[in-house]
Formats: sequence, C-alpha cells, structure tokens
Amino acid sequence: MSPRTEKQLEAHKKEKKEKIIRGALRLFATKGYFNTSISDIANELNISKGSLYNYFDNKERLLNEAVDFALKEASELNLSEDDLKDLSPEKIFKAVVEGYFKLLEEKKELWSLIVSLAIHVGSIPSVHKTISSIYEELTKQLSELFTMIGHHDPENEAVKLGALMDGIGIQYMIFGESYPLNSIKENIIKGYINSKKNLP
Amino acid sequence: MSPRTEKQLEAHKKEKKEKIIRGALRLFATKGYFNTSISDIANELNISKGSLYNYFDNKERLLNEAVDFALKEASELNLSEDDLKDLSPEKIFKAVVEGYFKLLEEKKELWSLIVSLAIHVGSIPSVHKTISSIYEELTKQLSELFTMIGHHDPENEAVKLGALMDGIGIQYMIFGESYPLNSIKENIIKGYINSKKNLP
Amino acid sequence: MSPRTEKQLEAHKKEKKEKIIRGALRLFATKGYFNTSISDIANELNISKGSLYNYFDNKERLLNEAVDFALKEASELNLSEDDLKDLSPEKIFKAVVEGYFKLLEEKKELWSLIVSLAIHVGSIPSVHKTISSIYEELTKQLSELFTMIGHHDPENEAVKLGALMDGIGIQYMIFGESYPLNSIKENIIKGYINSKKNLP
Amino acid sequence: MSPRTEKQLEAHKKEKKEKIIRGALRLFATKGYFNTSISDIANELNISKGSLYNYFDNKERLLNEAVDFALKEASELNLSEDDLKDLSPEKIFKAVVEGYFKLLEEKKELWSLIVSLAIHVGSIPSVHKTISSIYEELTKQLSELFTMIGHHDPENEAVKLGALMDGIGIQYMIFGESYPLNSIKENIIKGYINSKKNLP
DNA sequence: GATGAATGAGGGTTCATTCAT
DNA sequence: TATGAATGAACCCTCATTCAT
Repeated sequence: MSPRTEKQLEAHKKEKKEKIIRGALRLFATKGYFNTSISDIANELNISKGSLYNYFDNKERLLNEAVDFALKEASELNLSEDDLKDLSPEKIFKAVVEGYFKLLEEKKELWSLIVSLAIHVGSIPSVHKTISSIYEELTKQLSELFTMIGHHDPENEAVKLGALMDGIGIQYMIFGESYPLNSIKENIIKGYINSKKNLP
Repeated sequence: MSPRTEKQLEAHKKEKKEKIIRGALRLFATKGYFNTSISDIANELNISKGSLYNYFDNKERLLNEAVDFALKEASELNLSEDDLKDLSPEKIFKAVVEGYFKLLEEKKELWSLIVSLAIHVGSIPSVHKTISSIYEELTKQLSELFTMIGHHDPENEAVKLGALMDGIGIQYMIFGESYPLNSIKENIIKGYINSKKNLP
Repeated sequence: MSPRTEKQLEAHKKEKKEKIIRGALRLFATKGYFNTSISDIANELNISKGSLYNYFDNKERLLNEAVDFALKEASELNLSEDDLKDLSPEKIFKAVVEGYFKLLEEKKELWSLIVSLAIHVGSIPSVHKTISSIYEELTKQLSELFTMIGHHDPENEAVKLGALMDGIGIQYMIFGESYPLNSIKENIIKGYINSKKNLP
Repeated sequence: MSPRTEKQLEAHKKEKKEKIIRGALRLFATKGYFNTSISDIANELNISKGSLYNYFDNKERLLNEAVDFALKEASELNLSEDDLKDLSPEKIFKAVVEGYFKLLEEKKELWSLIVSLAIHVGSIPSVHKTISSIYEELTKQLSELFTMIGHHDPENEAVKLGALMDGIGIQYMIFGESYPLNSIKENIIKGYINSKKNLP
C-alpha cells in the first residue's frame, strides 16, 4: 500500500514537502516569518519537529523554498503565451492587470509577506535573492508583452507598470479596505488602452 | 556643564532618547528589527541594556518611536508651504519627486525597513498603525498639491503618484543599483509636466 | 532498556516529571520559591534549563504541580479507611494526631513552604487555590472521623482540631526545637480521649 | 519653618521612616515581599528610589523594620497591664480573644504576610528572627495572664491557646469568608470560661 | 537630604537544531 | 522516516543598588 519504487518514493517526498510548504506559508503569511516557530509549523501540520528537518535543512531554507513555491504558483495565475496569441492587446492588458489585482485581494497576506521580505535585504538576505530572480523574470515577461503590442520603449514601460502595480499593492496593504482598489484598477486599464490609442 | 534646571533635565533626556533612537534605527535598518537585539543596541551606543529601559518601555515601543522619528525627519525634507508659494507648478513637481528619489537613494535601508514593516501587518501590528497614519498625512499633502495646481481629480492623481513612487522604491530595493532610477525619475517628471500641458 | 511502547514512553515521562518535582520541591522548601531560580533547579537535577520547559509550562505551574504532589503524598501517610475500621476511636485519634506530628517533624521545611504559600494569597494566587482545595478535603475527612466516633457537632470539632494542629505547626516553625512538641502532642491526645470519656 | 534643632531633625527623620514603612507594609501585605519592588514603594509614596536608601540600608532591612513596626502596633491593640487589673478573668479572656479576632479580620493581609514570612525560615532568615522574638514575648504575656487567673500549668495553656488562635488564622486565610470565624470565637470564649468554672 | 539615570547581574522563557530511539 | 526529549545560546526584561548632581 505504501510507495515502493524509487519514483514513487520521490513523488511521495515531494508531496510531503509541498504539504509542509503550504502549512509554513500559511503561518508565515499571517504571523510573519520571525513570529512563526518551527514548533508552530509542526503543530499546524500535526507532524513532529524532527520530521521537518528530514525535508528542509533549516528554517531559512524552508522559507526560501516556500517563497519560491508561492511565487511560481502566483505566476501561473498569469497568462500563458498561448493566451497572448489569441487575445487583442486591449484584452491582454485587462487580463494581466486584473490578474494582479485579484492576487492582491485574494492573497493579501502572502503578497505582503513576500514583498516585505524582498525589499528589506538586511532581514533575510537569502530570500532576497530568491525573490529578485523571480521579479526579474516577471518584468521581462511584461516587457515582452509590451514589445508584442508594439509599444515604443517597452522596457521602460514594463518597469513603470510593474512599479505602479507594486506601489498600489503597498498602499492597499497600508490603507486596507478603504483603499479604492477597484476604481484605480479601472483607471489604469483605461489609461493604458487610451494612451496606446493616442499614439500615432 | 551638567544640566541643573528641570528644563535642562528634560532637554537632556530628550537628547539622549534621540541618540538611542538614531542608534537603534541604524541597526534596525541594516540588520532588521528581529535580528537586532536590545544588547546590540546597547553595545552600539556603549550604554547598558538596563539603561535603555529608562527611556523606552520595551523593544516594540522603541521601534515605534524610532519609526515615528524617522518618518517625521523624512517629511521635513519635503517642501514647506512657503516654498510652494514661490514656485511654479512645474518646479514644485520636480522638487517633490526629486526629494523622494533622493530619500530613496540616501536612506535606502531605512526606507526598506519602514515599508517592509508597514505592509506586513502580521509581524508587528503596532508599527503598522504608526506608519499608516503618517502615510495618510503624506497622501493628503500630495492631494493638496494637485489641488493647488488645478488638476482635475486631485485625490486620484495623488494616490496614483504615491503608488508609483512607492512602487519604484520596491523595485529599486529588489533590483538594486541596476535599477534605472534616474531615467525613471526624469521620465516621471517629464510625464507629469507634459500631461499638464496637454490639458486644456 | 529504553522505553519503546507508547505506554512506556508515558510512564517514562511521568517518572521524569516526578523527578523534577522532587528536586524542585527540595529547593523550594529550603530556599523558598522566589529564591529558587529555574537555573538552580536545572543544576540540582543536572539537566538543562530548556529541558524543564518540556515538562512544565512555567515556574508557577511547576510550583503548583509540586505542591499538589507533596500534599497528596502527605495525605497518603494518613490512615486508610481500612485502618479506621479495625481501630478503636482512641487509637484512631492517636494515629491521626501522631501522623500529623510526625509529618511536622520530618518534613518541616516542606510544611512551612506550603502553609506560607497557602496563607498569603497575594504572593502566588494560583497556589492558594491548589492548596485550599486539598485543605477542604482534609477537613472533611477529619469531620467524618468525628462523625464515626459519635461526636456531637463533628464539623465544629474537626475545624477546631485542624486549627489547633496548624497552629502548633506555626509555633513549631517559629520557636524551633525549643517548642515542646511532644508534651503538647500527649496533651492533645489525652485531652481528646478524656473529653470523650466525660461525655455521657 | 523646617526643623532646626537636632532633636527636630531626628523626629523628622523618624516620621519619614514611619511613612515609608507604612507604604511598604501596604504593598508587601497586598502583593507580597518578593513581588514588591523598591520602585513600587517609591511610586506609592511619591518619593525617589534613591531617597529610600537614605532611610534604609536595603530592601530586606526595610522589611524587617516594617515587620517590627507592624508587630508592635498590633501588640498595642492588646490589653495593657492596667486593664488587666480592673477586669474579671472572664472579661480579660473575652477581650484578648476578641482583640485577636478583630486583628485577623481587619488586617487580614498583614497577618498573612507576617505569618507566612515567619514560618518559612528559608525565604528571608533575618525576618524570622524579628518575628520570633516578638512571638516569644506575646506567649510570655499570655502565660502571665493564665498565671494571674490561677490556671494550673499556665505555660502549657498559653502555648495551646496561642497555637489555637494561630491555627484559626491559617484556616481563615485558606478558607476565606466562608470560614465560621464568629462561631468559633464564641466557642473558644465559652470553652475557656466553662472549663475554668468546671475546675474545682 | 533628594533625585533618577546608570548599572549589570540575573530572572524566566523561547527556539532552532540535534540525536538516540 | 518519524519522533520528541534534550540542549544551550540567546532573548527581553527587571531590579536592587549606586552615585553624580
């Protein structure tokens, strides 16, 4: 009944790692990394502390893998290249921006955890690397999107859009539900579409 | 040379508090709040651990007062109302934006500490309040600036500019020196000035 | 040799707890609760400070469990119901009173620790509850004893005898070895036996 | 307006010491000696910590002087020899016993503080001496009382009455207001008076 | 005499990590 | 692989006491 072959074993291990990561992520996101102890995580998952160390070398590595996992999962929410081909530029923008705003609303705590870790290098240097490499990737994708659309200076535009969206995230975290997330979203979408139209 | 009157005593105490705050801020900014121990701060300042507690009830209070102090100091870098009167709208924008970018460059670690604390409520709730109240104030000031300039929908514009600048901060923290801070700065300044010109 | 089954594990843990309790009790009794540090206890037992916290949530809980343990152990020194059946009233009295005096002499420090904790609620409220519930139990048993013997107003008599014995304890603690413990013991025993004989 | 002569100075100092003692006693009695800090006392009295050390060498000495003070004050509540002369034996007993019960009720916390300190030598050895010497004195007075009344074996009777009253104190502290203090008081008074009458 | 900032030893407690089972 | 007791360093904080003013 239990897995036998090496492959099965590997799969089983991966599954368990993912389980742990999800649990850890849940706690890190709500309580913060430093306020979450290894014991907390073990309790959350109903496993032993020692067992955790069979899957992760130490707490910081667990954090890094968890952040990596979360970022990859979040990326998957975004559009695949196939989608891009079939959509008009306007729709692509709408989809990208709306996807991001959805992430912001639905995974608020996770977003704030990751960004707060990312921007303060001094706290946990290793995680900074993990996040920035993914960030770079995302910006590149955004830039490609602008290129496909035929924007002049797509890189600069990608950087600016990325910054604007992150900034909205910050303000949303700080001001909470009183922040006019929706109207800003509409405003952005309209702005980009119009500005494009206005171009010669 | 030593203080005698009650006033001098009070002033002396305030001075010392500020000294401690500066030291703590230095360490919090570079190592992070959770990685900075009370001992570290005491050592940094060459005073005893116990002495710290004559000035601050506990570590979290020290953080809050430090953050408050830093934010107020940073605000003072911004323009006073007098300045606003004498400057043309274009110049005011330039000054505000440039002031912010200067802050970003010169107090990188401090900026990242504060924002990372601000956005993740779960880590230290109390500091979230301290920061958000100041943030609200800043947004209001920005909004007033837009009103004075005669922008339609100044509030929305203030929120957007605030978000954009914060977002640039994030990206700067993540990408580091490779981030094209200057070209973006110019781009923003030009953009705002042009967009205004385009208005009827 | 080492425990394997869950039952053995449980038993092993209970054993260790008891070991810690005995060590803590030894120190609390001689030095006092507040003068005994967690470090002291760990040293006494040749274990680490941290290990203690695997068995007891905190120092106060350890005290409470220790007191509880001591009181229960002391109670067991008293007579079982079987004994009562086989003895004449005179002998029961003798046994009870002598048992108490023996306790007083042989566990002097422990007795004084517990009573001193019990009577001053302000010091450690939690332990006051622990002790008073046991005290209530003891008084009830004493009352039942008087009922069995046929004393009129057994409750009142139980309270009075309890008070007298506690008072003797106090005086013994204060006056030390010069206190005529033995003669008083005899006096009490005789007094109760005679008074009973005088009843119709 | 301020005291000049040495005598006045001395008197002034004594007054202040007494003030401090009363404040300290208040806190010791309610919170316990170990839970009361020098700062607490200074705050209670609105004086500085440093000032306290002008009057008492250290905390333990303050406790000893406070206990001494309290015991002497309590003793003064008892009957003077003059009173004894004018009263019948029955009335003297009544007065002594009632005085003690009044003390128990009105200065509950103080009584429990002192007795708890007295019986546990390990906690604060010095105070044990302070209290036991006063206790000895009180027992002697009680013994003299019995002698005056013509009791055979007055010493033994004094010890027993002392013990009984202390024991009642303990039980009162443990059981609180549910303890039938009044009925026991009446019972004791009647008991002693009757037993005396019953003597040939 | 009065003050309260400074001290520094020590307090209880937490926690990531190890390791024997 | 799973366990959880054991560790020990580090943490935040308290406090009696001192001393310059």
